[in-house]
Amino acid sequence: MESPVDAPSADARRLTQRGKDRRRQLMDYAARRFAENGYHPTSVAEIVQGMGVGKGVFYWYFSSKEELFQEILREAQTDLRRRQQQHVRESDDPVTRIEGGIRATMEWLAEHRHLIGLFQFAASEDRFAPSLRRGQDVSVADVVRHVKEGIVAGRIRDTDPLVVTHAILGVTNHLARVFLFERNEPPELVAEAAITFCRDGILGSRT
Amino acid sequence: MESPVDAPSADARRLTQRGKDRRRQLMDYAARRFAENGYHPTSVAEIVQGMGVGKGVFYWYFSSKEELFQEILREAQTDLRRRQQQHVRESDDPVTRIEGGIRATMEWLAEHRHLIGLFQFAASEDRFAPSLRRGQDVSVADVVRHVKEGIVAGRIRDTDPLVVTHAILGVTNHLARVFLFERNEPPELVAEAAITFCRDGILGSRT
Amino acid sequence: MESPVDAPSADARRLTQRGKDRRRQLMDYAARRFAENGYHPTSVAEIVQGMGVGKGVFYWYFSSKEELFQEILREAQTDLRRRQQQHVRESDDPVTRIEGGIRATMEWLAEHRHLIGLFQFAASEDRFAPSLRRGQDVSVADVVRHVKEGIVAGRIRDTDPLVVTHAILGVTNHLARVFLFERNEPPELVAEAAITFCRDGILGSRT
Amino acid sequence: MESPVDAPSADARRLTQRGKDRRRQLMDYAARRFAENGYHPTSVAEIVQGMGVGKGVFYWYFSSKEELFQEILREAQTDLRRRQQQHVRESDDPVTRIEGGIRATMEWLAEHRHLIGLFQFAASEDRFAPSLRRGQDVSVADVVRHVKEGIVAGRIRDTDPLVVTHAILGVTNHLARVFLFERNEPPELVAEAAITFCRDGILGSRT
DNA sequence: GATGAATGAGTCTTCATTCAT
DNA sequence: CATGAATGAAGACTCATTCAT
Repeated sequence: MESPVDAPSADARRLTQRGKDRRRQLMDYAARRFAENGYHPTSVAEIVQGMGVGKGVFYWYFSSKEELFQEILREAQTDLRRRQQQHVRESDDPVTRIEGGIRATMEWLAEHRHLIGLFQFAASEDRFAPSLRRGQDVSVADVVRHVKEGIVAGRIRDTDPLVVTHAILGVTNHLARVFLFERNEPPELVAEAAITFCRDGILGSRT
Repeated sequence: MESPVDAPSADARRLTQRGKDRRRQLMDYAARRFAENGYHPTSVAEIVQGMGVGKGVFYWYFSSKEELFQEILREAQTDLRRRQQQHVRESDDPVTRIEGGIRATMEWLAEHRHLIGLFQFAASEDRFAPSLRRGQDVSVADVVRHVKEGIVAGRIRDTDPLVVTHAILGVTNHLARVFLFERNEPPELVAEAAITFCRDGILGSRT
Repeated sequence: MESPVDAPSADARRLTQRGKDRRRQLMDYAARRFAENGYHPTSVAEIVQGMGVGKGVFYWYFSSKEELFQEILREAQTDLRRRQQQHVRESDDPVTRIEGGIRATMEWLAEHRHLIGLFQFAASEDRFAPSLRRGQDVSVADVVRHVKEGIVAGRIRDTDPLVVTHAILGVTNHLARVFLFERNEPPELVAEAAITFCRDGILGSRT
Repeated sequence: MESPVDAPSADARRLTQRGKDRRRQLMDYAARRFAENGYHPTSVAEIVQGMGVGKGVFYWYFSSKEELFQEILREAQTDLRRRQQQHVRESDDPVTRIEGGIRATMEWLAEHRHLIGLFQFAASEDRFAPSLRRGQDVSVADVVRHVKEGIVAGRIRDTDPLVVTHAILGVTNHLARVFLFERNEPPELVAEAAITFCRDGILGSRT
């Protein structure tokens, strides 16, 4: 006779392949519902019913609705970062690297349009903002490094690198929101527009 | 035979001065709570308790929590726009006008820091996004006009004015979020940073 | 300096002519709303707004919503009874008197169609049923008297007078409900139909 | 891309046996409370407390208090109709069939005394009246058919069959209300009284 | 007398979470 | 592992009634 064993908590469970797939499906489906409906207005019941499974399944894979959302966030950020690094590694001109980052970001956002709104929401609620920020800080640090290098190399105007970095992020994210999400324009064009603006501003006249 | 008369709904009631004051207090207090806690996590009960009034008061002045939020949004946008127009009217160089707009925006956001998060949230939920956009479209149209003029006057690089406009907004809002809201820097400095970036990009080298 | 005097309670107030009119208007209007909407779904706010007066007016004339309803009921019953007695007094054949009662009832119900539903509702709620019954018992007693006389006089089949009385009431009220209220037929016709049925049943074959 | 799936609303859920039992218990208990207290004065909280279950249970089985009431109404009418048809099938004399219907109705009402008041109430509120009427129209149509046959066969006086039908219903329901519900008399006697009255009226003298 | 404003207990309903089977 | 059922705190909102002006 086996002695009773504490069930492993949802977040520290060793999963079979099938389990991993289920978990993934849940995350994808939930992310989409959250994006369409909002986090709060989307109930756990809605999610599990939409997937045609019982509530038990949900709580087998996630210990709470909040944890699920955090997971979605974390994974999205990790994935975005991976993409950025792939694009960036390729050159050693810092400005080119920054441009690569913008292109990578735009590409990824185009493929995960629905997550844009999720980031927006996450930033607006105290519960999620910190972990969102932690993720973003990593990307920011990356870009800041490129900018600093660029300044040293005389390729970039000598200003506060953090400001420049955030300006670049602001342009990229906002153009993504408007032109990818709302107007469905092709990511390459939007990326080029962002790059041009960041490079030259509105006055710029270099060929 | 008398026909039944529609009860004046909460949003169409004639208010005494005292009534107007109460309404304003409610909006201000609620806006702050929403900003701190998030819209959904903040309950009506919390709001009225925080103000030390009964629950009925809330529904005397607003027909629903949602309506209150929309009202807050609408007023904020109206107010922001008013400020932008004051600053902008002063010059007839389009670039100067744009710079004025950035300064005005930054100033206003500095005074209403807490509303930044509300805008973020509103954009993330289908229920609020449309009315948010309607308001923003007005400001966008303003800036687009300046940009077009600037292009005609040869003061601004010849690119899609809508793209340029949104790039400017992206820079302004994002820098506001990071440097005003998170780091409490003085709005004038942030405004100048935004202006410089928008003018010259990262390469720009004009004295 | 006058010494403070207890305000007379709403139900024991001496009213000026204007006051009486107001009170009457309120009762009429409320009766109609109750009839259309139901007692519970009709709020005091709705009533006073429909009449274009403040809430204070309502509570000046009635001490509660319930009291208002009881008043409406009481008055209706009194009025109906008055009408019945007028019609009935005229003959000394008991059967003719009963017929007169049916005609009177039908006439009155035709003029106060909306109250039919109110009686229905009142009967269905413990709070109102007793006073409704008290009123009805008076009418029942009247009819029972005629029936007994009729039996004694050999004009009416010898059965339990109470049963006969309630059967007559059942026919009258139900036909009123269906043919007056729902189908708007002329009260005289409906009255004759009720009378014929009550006189002869379904088999009856007298000329 | 998966499309969101409608959650099975409470009224369209597949239930286990246990579930069906609970649902039935809720309906029975609620019907009794509604009958005693009135629909509006009986709160959902009261119902679930009375049954010793959590509030969620209620909304697991019914999507709203209103739906529950409609359900009670519908079931009662269906059940009553079934009983009427059983009694009626047995003869081919139309008058006998009508008598059978009256007996069946009286029997059923005796067993479900408390529902009499619910029917009353339902008829008095716009929200419920239509579905009540739909049910009643079916029974009315049944009786009308018998009456028409009876007229053709010379067994029933030649009058508007609809009037006769409603007169019969009026007698039956009203006597039920008074003698079953208020005075607890045996249904057979009340049925016979109703039948006699409907057959002969008050004058009738046939053996 | 009358009004707009205020009260707060009470209503229906939702939903994250847990449990029995 | 999975499901249907259950929980109950909490939420938005209503409304009879009262009060300050």
